[in-house]
Amino acid sequence: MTIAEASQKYGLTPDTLRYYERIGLIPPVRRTASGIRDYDEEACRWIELMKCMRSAGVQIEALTEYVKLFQQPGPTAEARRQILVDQRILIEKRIWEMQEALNRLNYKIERYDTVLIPAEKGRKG
Amino acid sequence: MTIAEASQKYGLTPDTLRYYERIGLIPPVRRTASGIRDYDEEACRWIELMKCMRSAGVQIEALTEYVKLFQQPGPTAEARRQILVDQRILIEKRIWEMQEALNRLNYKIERYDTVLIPAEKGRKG
DNA sequence: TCTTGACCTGGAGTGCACTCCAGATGTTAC
DNA sequence: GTAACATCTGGAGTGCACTCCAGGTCAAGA
Repeated sequence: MTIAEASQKYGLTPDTLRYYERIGLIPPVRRTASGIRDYDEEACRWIELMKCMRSAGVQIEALTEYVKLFQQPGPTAEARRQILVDQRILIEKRIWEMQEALNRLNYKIERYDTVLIPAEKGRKG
Repeated sequence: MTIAEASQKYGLTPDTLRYYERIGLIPPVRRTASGIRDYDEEACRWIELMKCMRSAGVQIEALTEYVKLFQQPGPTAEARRQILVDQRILIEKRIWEMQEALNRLNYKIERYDTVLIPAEKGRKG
């Protein structure tokens, strides 16, 4: 799969895919003899994972650390698990913050519908 | 209330509070005769609202637009409501994305606990 | 073979949201 | 009154995550 195809498949630009590889957010992608990237199934799984994590706001640094551990020899499973656990805590916190904001928006919108907008309309009629 | 006190109360630095006022994220704060900010209850409500929205990732541009409408003469309730509704959609989307990532993390952590870490430990014992 | 378009690299540029700073002015405790 | 500290302004600097670009290589159709 070429970079254009992978780009299409995941809705990330080729520049972003190259950037992700350059900084180690995904492991090095296999190349053709002439140096052109060829995304295989494993590369695609990495892209998809990182797209998911990034869209949830997980910092690039945590993710590159995770990938780095994967590429290291020796036992790193516990360290990798710890990264996931740390990020889970952060995501739970952010979900909670967004839920707070959502409740507040719902409350405000309700007030616009029942009080503020009727009041404004009433001023003229 | 001085800027130091407001800063303390909401966990935002004085620089951030001044920045928020400068860009119109909160309306101009009342000043003492000598020009020093004096945060009253209404100013505090704005700070708290904006802290909540910003922590949920709402863009500054949307929030300044909302404040701008508030300061305009004439009926703006419907326009303000529309901003809130637009932001609600974005927040719901992000909550959903984060929930996806959370599910994925939970699944992965479970796999580390039941498979990957035991396997690594087993290699030596 | 030639041309056209996709791909490559390294590095510079961008946008957002702060964050810091210099130099000036105000305030408070002694 | 004065030392020490808080606050003010406008503007520059920072960090993150891309995004764009120049200048070159590669590949596929006419």
